[in-house]
Amino acid sequence: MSDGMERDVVAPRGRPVTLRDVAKDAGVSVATASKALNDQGRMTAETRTRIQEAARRLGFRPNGLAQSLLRRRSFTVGMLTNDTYGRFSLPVMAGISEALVDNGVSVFLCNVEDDPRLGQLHVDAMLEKRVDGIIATGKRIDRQLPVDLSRLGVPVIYAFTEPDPNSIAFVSDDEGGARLAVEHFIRLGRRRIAHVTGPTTFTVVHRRAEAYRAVLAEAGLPVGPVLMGRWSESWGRDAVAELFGEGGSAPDAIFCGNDQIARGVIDALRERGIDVPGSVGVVGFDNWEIVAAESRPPLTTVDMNLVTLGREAGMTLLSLVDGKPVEPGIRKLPCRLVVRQSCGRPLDG
Amino acid sequence: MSDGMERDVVAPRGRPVTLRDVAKDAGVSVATASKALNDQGRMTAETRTRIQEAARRLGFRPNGLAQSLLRRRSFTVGMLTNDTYGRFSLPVMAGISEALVDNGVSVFLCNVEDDPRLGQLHVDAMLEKRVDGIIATGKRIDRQLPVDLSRLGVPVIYAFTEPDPNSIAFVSDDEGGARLAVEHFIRLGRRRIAHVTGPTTFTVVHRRAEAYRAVLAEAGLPVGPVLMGRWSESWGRDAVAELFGEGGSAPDAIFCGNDQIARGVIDALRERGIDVPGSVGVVGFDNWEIVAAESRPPLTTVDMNLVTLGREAGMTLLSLVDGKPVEPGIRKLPCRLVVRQSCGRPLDG
DNA sequence: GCATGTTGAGAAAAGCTTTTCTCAGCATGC
DNA sequence: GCATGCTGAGAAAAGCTTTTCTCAACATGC
Repeated sequence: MSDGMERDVVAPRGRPVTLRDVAKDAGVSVATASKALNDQGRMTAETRTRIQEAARRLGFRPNGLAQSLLRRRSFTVGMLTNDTYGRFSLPVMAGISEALVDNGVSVFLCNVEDDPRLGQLHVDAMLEKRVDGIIATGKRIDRQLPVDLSRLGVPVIYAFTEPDPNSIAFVSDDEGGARLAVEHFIRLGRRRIAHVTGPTTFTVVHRRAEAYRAVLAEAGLPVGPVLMGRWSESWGRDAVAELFGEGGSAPDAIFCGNDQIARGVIDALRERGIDVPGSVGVVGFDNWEIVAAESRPPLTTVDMNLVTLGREAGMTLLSLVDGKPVEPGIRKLPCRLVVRQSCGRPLDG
Repeated sequence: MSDGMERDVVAPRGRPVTLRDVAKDAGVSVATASKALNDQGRMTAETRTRIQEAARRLGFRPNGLAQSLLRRRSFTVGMLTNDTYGRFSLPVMAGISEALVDNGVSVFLCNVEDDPRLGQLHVDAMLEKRVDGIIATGKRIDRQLPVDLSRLGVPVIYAFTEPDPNSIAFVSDDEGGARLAVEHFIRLGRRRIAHVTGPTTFTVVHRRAEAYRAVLAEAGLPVGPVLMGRWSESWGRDAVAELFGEGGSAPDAIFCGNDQIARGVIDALRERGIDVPGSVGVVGFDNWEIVAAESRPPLTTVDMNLVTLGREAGMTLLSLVDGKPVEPGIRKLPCRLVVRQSCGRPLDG
């Protein structure tokens, strides 16, 4: 990091400079050159600095392919996903990258859509490139990628997707997340808490609904209504029409299965002249910044900590690659409630 | 791809099987084995099939590192981005991947945030891994990544970011996109067309505004008002308050600088009881599915064809890697108007 | 019967780095 | 004066594949 006058030399146009070039320049053998640059072996301090100087001057950069071939370790991992929009996989990827970049490990990102052929293509490419490991992720916890990763000969970690329990996986704790939301409502004094969520075909829908019911039961509060529909704003609006349609006791809080639904709910409430959070509190799920922050009012929501999840997955893969034993199983990572303004302060506070 | 009874053999637990193993199994030299598997050299058909059979049975997979070392080509490229949310970079990435995967080329995705240290770290890692080329992309055309890629010794292509004009770059044709939007309005009979867009610090804001003005001038229609503010829904709502505040002649069409602004505009118009598209037409920019499709009504918007842009970038990089000459310069790729329901049918139709 | 050509296959080098041996030269200890 | 040990540095192998030579065996042509 010296800031001397000498400009760093750039890689020459043609053939990249090799260790052999450095050795010749310094008048030593390649073996000695290698040792000098890796701070190993024995030699005069003078020899060592002369070689290092030559390397610097020539712009030498060791050939990672050769190193990898020798070390049987490519410092490369593959990440497989089918989440085209990156809503879930990008934060995971960010976490993985964060965990790996300082160890010199790079990540192949491969989107396999839901196409088995594409999946196989990418997996084959990864294996030929001798990735040290593979991280599989997805847009939906209860769906698998269209390719079997179970007997590949390299370590595999699943992130935000649940394979058979003998694998190593990191997923969000959806029950815990739902608890956070409902308990938040209860703490604020809300008593009639409804749940509007996505399609019944999603496992997380049931997990979150179950936790919602459990928390209410524990608190001795009435359960329901629970409305399952779509993951969209329009479903949120439709649900509000249902909830506030005919007399009955309208809820004073709505826990939504994702932020889009929550946004639809908030919009519909506003259009009915129902104050949020004054009359009704709303909590979403996902903390999808673009939706949650632009709601009126900004949305309190459950964040699944996907960056952390990715970081854990990355670090675990690293352990695995280093040969350290890792207990198989599915780890559920805690969620976090991001409080904005859609729930208000305690009613009786 | 035979579907015989024999199950494909999986990679063994320990050392991966090498060409040497195959050769020994088939009772030939590695040279012969190599030629057999690459359909090269001369040998009896019997020998060839025997070797291929052995390879298949043993689950042989050539070591890409060794191949790359020899061919001086890693079949790997790096993609650098600072677009954390992937709104722009993910479609570009998808296009790149699409162009490359069938050539067996994999992509390192590296998010450098806006951190020069991180940028250098990733670039160093890429160069050590001997990527065949680098694609730099970003979330904003008029900003560069925090790292200099100009003298790396590997081909570099810029996508959705504008470097010095001697590089090779692909960007969207923002002027063209704006023209599409405004001409669409004119074709529909709209006459008082306003423009609500983002911050003046963005180059694209001025480019689109310029095209907007040009089209109106060509059509002999009044220009303006042009409101520059933020890239957010709330700014869209604020702008509507300005436009429809005091008497004057309110616009019958609003061309918005992105989809979020457009959504804010639409919401604010609805809340004022102004019919979209009946009284006012709205066009957005970006075709960000999640925003555009959930608007009420769904948003007609300009799509920058980022997947195509990525594909072009990928294919061009491939040419470059193959040593084919590529004219330097900045290529502007056409946009496309995605018509949904926020503009209506022709007024006089 | 001999020169020439073809065929099938192997030896060896190349691509680049790291690591383990080996070894000459010199100093030390007794 | 000789055995021992250390020091500095190089030779060579290993890691895996591809490609260019080389070569023996056999066939063909005259």
